[in-house]
Amino acid sequence: MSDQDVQWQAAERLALALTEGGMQRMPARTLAVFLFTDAETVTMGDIADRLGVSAGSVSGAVKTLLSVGLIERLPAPGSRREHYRVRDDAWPTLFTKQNTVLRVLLEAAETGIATTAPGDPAHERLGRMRDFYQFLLSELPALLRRWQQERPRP
Amino acid sequence: MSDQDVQWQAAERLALALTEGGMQRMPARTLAVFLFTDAETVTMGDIADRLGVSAGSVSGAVKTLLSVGLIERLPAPGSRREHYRVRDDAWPTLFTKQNTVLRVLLEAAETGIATTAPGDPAHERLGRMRDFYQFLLSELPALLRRWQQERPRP
DNA sequence: CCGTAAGTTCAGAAATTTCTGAAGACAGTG
DNA sequence: CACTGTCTTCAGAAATTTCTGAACTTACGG
Repeated sequence: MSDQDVQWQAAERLALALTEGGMQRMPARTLAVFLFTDAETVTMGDIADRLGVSAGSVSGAVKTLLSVGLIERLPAPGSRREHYRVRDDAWPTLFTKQNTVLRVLLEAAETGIATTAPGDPAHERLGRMRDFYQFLLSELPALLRRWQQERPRP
Repeated sequence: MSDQDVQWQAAERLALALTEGGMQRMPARTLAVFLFTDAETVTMGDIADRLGVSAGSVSGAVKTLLSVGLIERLPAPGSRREHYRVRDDAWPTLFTKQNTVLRVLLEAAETGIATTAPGDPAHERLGRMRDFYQFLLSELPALLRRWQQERPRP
């Protein structure tokens, strides 16, 4: 099996993992193309060719990836095609996005705690849940800061 | 609006957040029932009543939650109905499960790195990705350990 | 200014996920 | 040991997500 095939398989697995992590299918596959392409930048046509999907699908996927800050449009110097590439801070960004899920969970727990009496089993149960997510949400920003310090932009 | 209504809304939001985080719909809704119920334990019938869904759906959801270690079956002392409850370590468990997604992403990046030459844009790009996930996966276990130390089982 | 390539949008087709309902298995109970 | 309530399983219905294709918009290039 050629390196090309192995790469493509890895890209597929990556897209699948992103999907399991909550990303929609087409944005995930598109991001995989961005990561594994040989070129510095990519056009929508490139993506459509690579994935064998319609231009419409690519347009939607690129829009999504732009909106969450994972890719950026390059200042295209008088070309007819728009060029895009993965942003340098894509991974910390993605990680942070996922933390908004944690925040919703925390808020749901807090609401439940506020509307139950101490001693109610739900009160205690949700208290444990809140403690955990409060801990996480307090620690994760420090983790990211540590990452950025240890890896000052090249 | 009654506290009951507010609680139920919170439970629904919780289920929705879990779904966005990758959990399937029925397991997520079922877990929400486990968390917000007044009782210490819950039977399948309780869940079906609460959610207004079929016994078949509940059976599948409970099976899923058991398999990932979020709930446990109680040693039922000669009863016809099985009783279940949320496990104490459900949240750390859930968090750890999600890390397996990170691990797949890391492996995909490593595969891509191994099959490209240094200097190839994909090589560099995937290198940055690998560094980030390697960092995360090395730090998160310590984070969980810290949690368990700071909160010794009550 | 046209002509044309590139990108956008969206209605509906296609695929997938999700849920139900009914049949069957199992275990407690009389 | 038969009866009954509980749980499991799974084929197919229902709902939702996902993708396409065609019409439309935009802007470069001649």
